[in-house]
Amino acid sequence: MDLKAQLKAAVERAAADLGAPVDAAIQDTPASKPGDYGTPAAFQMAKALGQNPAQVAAQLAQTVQLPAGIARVEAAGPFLNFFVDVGAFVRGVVETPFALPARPDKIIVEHTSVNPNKELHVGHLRNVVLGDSMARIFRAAGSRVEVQNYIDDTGRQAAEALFAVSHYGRVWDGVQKYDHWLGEGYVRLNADPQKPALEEGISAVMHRLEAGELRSEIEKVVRAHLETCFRLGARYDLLNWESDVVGSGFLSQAMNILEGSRYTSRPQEGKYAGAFVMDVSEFMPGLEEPNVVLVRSGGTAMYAAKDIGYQFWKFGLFEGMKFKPFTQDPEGNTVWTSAPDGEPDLGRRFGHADEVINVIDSRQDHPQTVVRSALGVAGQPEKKERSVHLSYAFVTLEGQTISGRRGIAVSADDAMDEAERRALAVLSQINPDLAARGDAPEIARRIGIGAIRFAMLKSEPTRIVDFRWEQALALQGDTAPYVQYAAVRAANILRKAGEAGHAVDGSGADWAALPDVDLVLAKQVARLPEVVAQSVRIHSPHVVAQYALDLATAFNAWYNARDRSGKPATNVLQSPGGLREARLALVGRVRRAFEETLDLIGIEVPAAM
RNA sequence: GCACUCGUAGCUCAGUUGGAUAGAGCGGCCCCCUCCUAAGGGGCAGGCCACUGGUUCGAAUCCAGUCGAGUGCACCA
Repeated sequence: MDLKAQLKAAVERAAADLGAPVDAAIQDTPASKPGDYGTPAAFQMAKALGQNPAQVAAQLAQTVQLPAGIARVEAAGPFLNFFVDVGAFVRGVVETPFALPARPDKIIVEHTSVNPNKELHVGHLRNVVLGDSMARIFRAAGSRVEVQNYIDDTGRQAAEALFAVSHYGRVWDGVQKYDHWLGEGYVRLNADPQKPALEEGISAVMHRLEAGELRSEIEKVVRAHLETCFRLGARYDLLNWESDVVGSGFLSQAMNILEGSRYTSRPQEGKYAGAFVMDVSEFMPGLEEPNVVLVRSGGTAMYAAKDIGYQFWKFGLFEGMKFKPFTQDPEGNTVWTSAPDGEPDLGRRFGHADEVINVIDSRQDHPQTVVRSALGVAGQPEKKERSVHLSYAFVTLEGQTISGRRGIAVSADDAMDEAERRALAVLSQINPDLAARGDAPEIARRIGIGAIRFAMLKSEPTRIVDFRWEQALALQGDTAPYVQYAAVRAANILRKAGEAGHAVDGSGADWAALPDVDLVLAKQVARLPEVVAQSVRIHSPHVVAQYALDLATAFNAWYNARDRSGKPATNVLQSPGGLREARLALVGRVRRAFEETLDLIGIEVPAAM
């Protein structure tokens, strides 16, 4: 396929022949304009040629060689518009599966990385959904993808949560979800006026965590977190534990690398006397204070140094962690974990990325830039360029700032429960027969989870998301259920056609009988590969979500199209033979496009709605 | 103070590497189920694309400045 690339080449060849080579942009013509694809290339050429753009466009129209599938070309003032051959185009769309060529690079996507002290809340949902979708999109774009989840098992939050268990003598009943139970103690501790007096005890727990003595306790939380994330549709290849990152000596290896750089130093005097500092001014211009302390004068490392070591490892600058299987995801794939008693990674299975995407809250912009700059300091400019911080704004809850510490949050589990409940309620209200079916809960699950995922990624990551029940769980408008409904409609047409004995694979199709209404729909399907390419380029899944809406809108508009007398214009089953088969093949392709698109953002199509 | 992000319809947001008359959803008003699912479709109302200047044949988009909002700026983690 790739008609646009062919058009671009054709226009550029014609332009060069006229003596004015250009980089021609091929765009979809506005709906109200003639033609299917157009180019404003004549504007650029007009200047070089000293003629007016309309003249140039007219000349181009005369000379350009039309690629196969383009029926004719026409100059519309200064624009050059191409008209596709409807039958050939639709047939091409129908017969072209969505597949992008494999790329040789390996991408690491790190997401989730939730402190193991408490259950996930709706704010974490955004991180998981963004990261999981990004991984799916890069995979579809042909890259090898490894999803990592960082477990901060030596942090203060985890220590406080575990301390609260013993301090309050709490006992887990084995019924309540473990992360929720643990979180209750954490919140209680932070509301406790006695807390300042308990520092010693908390600190003792922190030391035990660092020694790895409480790992099995943390594992229980991690498993509970994974349960939540699996339910959302997220999948992981590897869990990296902070204690293992530290225990593998990444810190000193990274510092050794940085030691040799002309950007690092150990000042003898001044405010940094005795510390190991890095000057990042060349990589982060405009800073008031260009120096970043990596190792304190006392010899202990700053947190940033740990992050830098970990990032260096992801890019394969050194090795040393050991790994073993941790659990299985719902599809039965093994999720690995770093572990002191694991096996060395002789096959270089993990790490060694060409690009690293860290999905982290935009409040970490500054430290993330420091980590990225460290790659520049280490003399790795190309790795620095491919060190990506997928930065997203935080989530508020009905306009309120979320605080896990103070217990101001809605848990991810509760949000998913409620979403499924609402979906089922709507189902029983508008389609009682369906709600009585055995698979109704599964249908409600797909709708509810889909609605939440979609709400979390339909707009740009830089936007603050205000989680409101009515909006996040809405089932109409710009939502996943709107797209799912269109996909189900397409499936229904195919099912009925099958029952009536019509071919749905394009055999017997009279492609030339297709009118322009059908072309509009096929053109929308043809956009998917470029949408994926754009999503990869800008590192954001929101364009895929927006495309899903566009596709559903196009399909619904086509489905409801009327002729001048107000009669349905595209009823497939009542179309004359030949046209009917062509339309069925198109509907089949659209149906697949829905599944392909929604799969990129981790949303499943229900069997019925 | 410095840095980063953002400012598009009443509200929430899209808007491809600058290109043709700036688009959706929600909310408001009005229509459409003797037609493959109305969780749908059509129509109306609603815009100095924050402001000013610049670059360009052409700016919501690029540059500079101003105003406004958010976030971050420890030898903390």
